[in-house]
Amino acid sequence: MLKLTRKVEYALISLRHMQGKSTDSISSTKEIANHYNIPVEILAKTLQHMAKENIIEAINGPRGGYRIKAKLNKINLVEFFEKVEGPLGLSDCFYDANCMQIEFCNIRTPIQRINNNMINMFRSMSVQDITN
Amino acid sequence: MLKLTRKVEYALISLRHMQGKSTDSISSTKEIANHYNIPVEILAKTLQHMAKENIIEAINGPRGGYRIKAKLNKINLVEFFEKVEGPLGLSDCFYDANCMQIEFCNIRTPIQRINNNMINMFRSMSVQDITN
DNA sequence: TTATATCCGATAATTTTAGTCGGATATATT
DNA sequence: AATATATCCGACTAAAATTATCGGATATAA
Repeated sequence: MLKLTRKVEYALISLRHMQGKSTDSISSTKEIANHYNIPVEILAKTLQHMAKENIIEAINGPRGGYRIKAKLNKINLVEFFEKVEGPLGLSDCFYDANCMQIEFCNIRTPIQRINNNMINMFRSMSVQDITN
Repeated sequence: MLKLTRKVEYALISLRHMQGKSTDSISSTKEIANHYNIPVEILAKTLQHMAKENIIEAINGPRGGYRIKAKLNKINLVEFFEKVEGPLGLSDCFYDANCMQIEFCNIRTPIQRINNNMINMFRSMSVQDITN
């Protein structure tokens, strides 16, 4: 409950790794996977996904890899989590109403308050707050 | 990602339900399950669990059921979540170090900061903030 | 005595998350 | 041009977590 997924963790690890190097230097999937003991194939997916979201940039071919493209201090953690994992919320009913309880639910409003607190907390932090 | 479990939701729904009645009145599993469209058996488990944690009190036999035992304004949400679901944390590594990455992990400290923010946020709210 | 309720361990089903495989495309180097 | 190394990407499988079910026990009010 209330956990980050590995995908998000791998994404953050990769960004921090890239940020530790000079701006134009390139990191390959294999390099990152080996360094942090992450399965290559799944890391590849994650990096491709971030590339599609314009967080990083892919360079094809041998000696290729990825480098940071976006301003990480301009991406807050809600944006980041949603780009990597999809919609965020303590309960599904805040973005997808398919719930058997919803008609009688007596806690939706109070939980939504907490949800807002959580969202605001994550929104107040940027990706760079983690990768720096 | 970052969701409450149904168990926690069922627990909160039940508490709010009980709190809406006079202090000594008893709510049976079946009554709550029917009212909120929750599977009886799993709700039974959840209520039994809360009884064991002394949040509610079980009354056996026919016309039995449960009623609130603890002071809900004295239980903060971290305590409550941990009583119902076990240890809380954005990543397992904050309470169970069995992680392939831990030796090389470059984001553990920053994520722990966020984790603390989240924990503090939940600690600042009581169960009663939801059930009232 | 009976009916109705909690109690509780074992197990099954479902959903989500994590990881694998196969083969395509792009490009630097030789 | 050939080759090696990298990304790209859909389909698939596996594992783990969550959710739900089953069977039968115990407690007690009526």
